Parts: sequence; C-alpha cells; structure tokens
Amino acid sequence: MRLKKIRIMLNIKTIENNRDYVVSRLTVKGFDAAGIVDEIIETEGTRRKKQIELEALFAEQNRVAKDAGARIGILKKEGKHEEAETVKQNAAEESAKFKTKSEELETEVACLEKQVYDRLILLPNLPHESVPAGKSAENNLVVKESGTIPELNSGQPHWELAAKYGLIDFEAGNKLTGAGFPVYTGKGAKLQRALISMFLDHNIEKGYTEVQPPLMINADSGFGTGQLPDKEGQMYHVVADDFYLIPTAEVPVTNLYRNVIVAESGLPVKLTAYTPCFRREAGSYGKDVRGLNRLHQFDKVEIVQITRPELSYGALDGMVAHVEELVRKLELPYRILRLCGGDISFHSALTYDFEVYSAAQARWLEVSSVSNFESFQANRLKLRYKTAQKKTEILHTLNGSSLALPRIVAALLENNQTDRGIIMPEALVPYTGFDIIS
RNA sequence: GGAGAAAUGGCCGAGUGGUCGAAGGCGCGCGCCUGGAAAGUGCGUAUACUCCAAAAGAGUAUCAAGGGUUCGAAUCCCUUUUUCUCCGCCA
Repeated sequence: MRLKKIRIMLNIKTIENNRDYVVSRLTVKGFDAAGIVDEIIETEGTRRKKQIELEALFAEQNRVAKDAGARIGILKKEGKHEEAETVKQNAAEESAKFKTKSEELETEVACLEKQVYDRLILLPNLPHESVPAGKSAENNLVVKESGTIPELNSGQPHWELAAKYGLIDFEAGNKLTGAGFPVYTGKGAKLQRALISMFLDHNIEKGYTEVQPPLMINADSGFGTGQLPDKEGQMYHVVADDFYLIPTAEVPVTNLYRNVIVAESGLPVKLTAYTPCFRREAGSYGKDVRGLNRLHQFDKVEIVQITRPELSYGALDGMVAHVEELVRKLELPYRILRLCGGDISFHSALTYDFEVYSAAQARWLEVSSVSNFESFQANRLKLRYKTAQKKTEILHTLNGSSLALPRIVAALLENNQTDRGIIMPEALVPYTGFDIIS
C-alpha cells in the first residue's frame, strides 16, 4: 500500500489552532492571508476525513492479505498447493470489494493534499511581535547608530578610487562575463582575501565551525531554505544538470541539516562559511547597481545557528552583537535596523540589518542581515532534535552575514581615503600585509 | 563517459513472493546477579502521521527514492540517485 507522506511545510496545526492570530500577524507583512488560510483549514479538514476513511480501507485490505498469507504459507509448506490456490482466489475476491473504493479515495486525497500544499507555500513566515509595522524601508526602526562619519573635502566614490589605485577592473568583468562580475586585481584582490580571512577567524574564535560547502545546490535544497519556489528567478539555474548557483552560503550550510534529528547535546549548532554568492538581481537599476553596490557575484562570510526554540531569540541577539563587533573592528560608522513588516523577507520572523555609511556616496549601504527564521525553515527541512525525554521537537534556524564584502570594501575605500592613499583599519593590517593603498 | 556489482534499523548483517516492521550480532536503556564493578543473564530498544480529552491501545506508511505487477513485495519489473570494482579521461 502506498500513501504519500504529507509534506509538512508549515505547521498546519498552528494555522488551524490560531487562525485569527496567523491572519493578523501576516497583515504586518502586508499580506492578506484570510482567504488562503480559510481555504487551507477547510480543505485540510476534508482531506483528513478522507484520509481516515482511506486508511480504514487499507487496514481491511491488509487484513485480508495477511490472513491469506499466513494460511498459504503453512499450506505450501505442507505441500497442499491446491488448497493454497483456493485461499488465494478467495482473498482476491474479498479484497476486490475494497479495491475500487480505495483507489478512488486515494486519488481524491492526493488531490486535496496538493490543494493544501499549493496554498501553504504561499504563506510567508509570521513576523515576530517586535517587528514594526510599515510598508517599505523607510519604516525600518533604527535601533542603534554608532561611529563617526568622516568629513571628506573632495571625496571620490569607490569606483573612481578602485580605478585610480588599480584595485578593481569592472570593464574586464564586463568583457569576461557581463555587468556585475568585477575583476579584483593587485591590492584589491589581496584585500578581498584579507577580509575573508579576518571575518572567518573572528567567527571561529566565537565558536563557529568553518564549512566549505558546494557552490551549486539541487532543487530540494533550494526548497529547504525557502528560495524555491518563490524566488526561483533570482537564482542562476544550471539547466543541463538542474542545479542552482547558491545565492548565499545559508542555502548549502543550513541544508546540511535537512532531514536531520539532532541530539539535544549537539545544540546549538554554530557554523560559518565563506562562499561567493550568485544573484541575478533581476529588476535592479540606477545608482543601486553602480560600482560595488550591487553585484551578480560577490563574496560573503555567513554564520548559521540552529537552536532550541526557546533559545533562538537569545541567539539572535548574540549574533547581532557578534556582527557588531566585527563592524567595529573595521572602524566603520554603522547603524542597526530592525526591519519593518514590509521590508522583512518572506521566510524571516525577525531581521536586523547592518548598514555602513559610505561617505562619498553619502548613503547607507546594507552589509549584513541577521535573521531568526524560527521554525519556518526547520519545518521545510524537517530539522528536529531529540529531547532528553526522547521527544522529537522542531528546532529554530538563524543566519546572518558576517559580512558581505563588496559594500564593506566600498565603505573602506571611500571613508578612509586621504591625500596619501587609503588607510587600512588596524585590525585588518595583519591580514592585508599593508596599511595603506597608494 | 563505458562495463559489472551493490544499497536492509544507530552500526554490522540475514532475508529472492505469504504467519516480515524485518533473524542474529554490536551498541544503547532498564533489571537480575555482585560488597562494588566486569563477566554472565532477562526484558526492552526506528520514524512520521492518524484515531482517542489523555493514557492505554489501535490504524496507516516507510527495507536508497519514485512508479508498476500482485489478494499480498525488502524480495519481481521500470525509472532515478548514490556507492564499490574495472576501463577511459583528468586538476
């Protein structure tokens, strides 16, 4: 007998038991869920009823087959083949009574199941209570601002500085691939490597284990962390083998724990990974894509944590503090935002963004995004843990950038430019091997 | 890329159409034995979902994944994936 397992994406139970709460929370994200939620609850109710009926039919069929099987086994051993044949035919007849009905029900259940599933994946994660209301980035809440914004007399933007000092060749990237794929050269290349090493060391020091994951993932992984199906167009798709280029290390690293039941003693899981990230960024334009501001390929060091549900917000605070420390080491003026409902991502419950000030462009640039996904990803991933009492419980996943390189480089170049050249922050010098770019 | 072999529970490993959700062993848990331990010995040891107020109990599904044949599939057939051996290619 075959019955497809229901793929629990989100907790249907949560939706059923807290219908109004779910709907009202999702309005914070500007999402009108009432219709979908009601459909889910209704369809799921029907599905469950049919499912119970179906299982009862299967039980009958199994009973018939098992009884017959037991008798046939004995008869055959005794060499009574004719009697065995009779038992066989009786079983076939008896079973036929249930067959038609169960096949019909089976189709029906599969259909209902798909209906529920199709609607379930449309629902974003519920935002945390502290997520401010608001439609766009303007409504994000600045929770902290720190550092001094340098006063430049004749500040050049980073793309000019990059050309002046021979750090980045955007033209060459255009030739090799296309816009958004820069070529780093000389001290520019070394600076990349230095930042990556510094960031990784900082994370390792704080108990994160370094991982080097694949840069391509399959569809299951894309689904597990929520890139699929709703963000399909943002990933590069390798058609010949049906792989996707990772948009962030979060995807392969978190998916290490897809379909895993972790022992409670193994928690929290803390991983860090450096990878290039590939994003199609369809629909971007203007000053947002100038220079390093928005690229199709960029470098990022990521941190991922997996914790027990009751500890996830403590872990989120810890990660924010951790990233803040790193930004301070770079001596960049920064601010921390709590994203409002309209700006927070589909799968996040609470997100803090870090922005550094880019002096020559006179604007804030996002360099890190630290989020708690609560059980949203874990549900998709089927990521759970065993309690000391041997109960299986869902986990929470979190991740953050620590840090994304391009805009850090942009800010470093712009903010630290002097007549003599670009001064490196002290903490970075052991990694670059030079203290000034001139 | 070609040819062959294989995939079984936490691990090892038996099982080629029927009393099989799966022998046996290891590991693990709880007892007994012991002054204590080891050895020995007894019992128990997968996951998900559902029914039930809950417990007890029961049902369904799962032997790489998906599909098929059959009254009945770990076992037969098809597809896919992965692993091993040989050949080819290669950093």
